[in-house]
Parts: sequence; structure tokens; C-alpha cells
Amino acid sequence: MDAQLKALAEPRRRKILELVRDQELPAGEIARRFAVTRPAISQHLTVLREAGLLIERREGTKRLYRADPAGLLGLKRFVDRFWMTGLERLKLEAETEAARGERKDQA
Amino acid sequence: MDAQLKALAEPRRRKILELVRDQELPAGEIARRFAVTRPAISQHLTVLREAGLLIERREGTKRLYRADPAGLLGLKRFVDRFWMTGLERLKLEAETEAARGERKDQA
DNA sequence: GGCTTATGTTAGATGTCGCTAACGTAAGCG
DNA sequence: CGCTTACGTTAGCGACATCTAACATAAGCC
Repeated sequence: MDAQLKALAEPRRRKILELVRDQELPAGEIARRFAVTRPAISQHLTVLREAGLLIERREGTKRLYRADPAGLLGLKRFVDRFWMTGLERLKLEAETEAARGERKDQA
Repeated sequence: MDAQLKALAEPRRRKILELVRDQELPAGEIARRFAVTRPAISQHLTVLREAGLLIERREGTKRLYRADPAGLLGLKRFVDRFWMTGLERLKLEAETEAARGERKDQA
């Protein structure tokens, strides 16, 4: 979850993520919509991808990107935990603990 | 929401926030639980407070801190938006727009 | 193989972050 | 007022992040 929050802490990366939330776009098309150089966007895409927030799909020379909602799962749990108290939170923690055996990492 | 994400991107600040999620604690007591100097914690507390994630209450020379769940509202909306599609998202955006007039800032 | 298109990677400059050490402030007590 | 306790604030340093410019890779076309 650390990588995900660090990735989202950058405003431009949030914009990129929102841009590919509903549509799949090539890197160049994404870069074209911002006022920075293409390499800068490429680096942002790398950060987002390594944080598990982006899905990359290659097609010829193009690389198409799309947001991966599953990547925000850990963050969602963290945030949701602040709207709960007592028993409700205990219940969630039990479920999280139970699901831990099924996942490799990505805490 | 930018300040909130930047604040949460630091692991130690998340630990602090979880520490005062259910209980109200004085700054010194919080600092005592970490392996860094007191000023460092004080700075973290300032960042969290300015991000609207902490509530400060003074009592004599002591300053008591407690997590403010409302501070995570913007982030919660952002995250939730990635689990929705189409009409459901449109509905939320309409509600957000309607509520905008009632709040001062804290986007 | 050459040329173009699409993209990633690296080097280096600048900015920002988190830490410690030293100093400042403010409340309570005698 | 002087002393103590509890915190915040500032200066300065080392580490890391973001940007641009230049170079590298890889697919498709002729």
C-alpha cells in the first residue's frame, strides 16, 4: 500500500489514472494531453504500473494502459477502516486475515 | 485531497494516524512510541493536522490529538469512484456537485 | 537492410522531504 | 519571578523525486 499511496501523492499521476479509468489509451496519447515531455509521462506510467495501479497491454509498437481498480483495494480498506468502530472493524480484520493466505504480496 | 495523500504517503504518519484513530493521545506519548526524536513527530503531527486528518485539543500544556475521519472523505470518494461505472458514477458526481455549495474548501 | 513511429531508459540539474540539534514559547507550580 | 514540563519551530544536511535532453530499443513498412 506504500507504493500505491506514493504513486497517488503526485497530482499528475492521479490525472493520468483518471484518464485511463474508463478507456484504454496508448502512452503517446496520454503524454499528448499534458504540458510535460513524453519521458516524464513515461516515468509516471512506470511508477503507476509498479504500484499495481495500471494494466499494460502491448499491441505492435504501442503500449496501451488502463487503470486497475484492484490495485486500490488495500487503500480502500485503509480508508474504510476510519468509518468503522468496534465490532464492525473486528469483523473486517478477521476477513482480511483469512484472505491473507490467498494473496502473494500487495499489502 | 493533495495534502491528504501526501500526508498518508509517509509510513510513519499512517502509523501515527492509526494510533490515534480510537484514542486521544498527547504529542509526547505519541513520540514515545517511535524510534525518532520528538521534533520529528511534531512535524509529522503538523503535516497531518494541516491536511485535516487530525483534530487538536489543548489542555494545559498538553496537546491531545485524535484522528478526524472526515478528513479522509475526499480520498474515500476518489477511491470509491474506481469501483463504479456508468450510471452509478454519474449519480455520485451529481451528489458531489450538489454538496459543493455547502462546504468551504477541503477538496 | 534503412526509415519511421512509438516508447522506454539514463544522466544530470533542481526541488522537496524527513531527520537531528539547538532554540523559542507557553502553562503550571513554588 | 524562576523552574520545570510539554511542545512547536528553525537551520542545515543527506536522501529521494521530478523534470528535460540525449540515447536506446522494438515493431512495421518499403
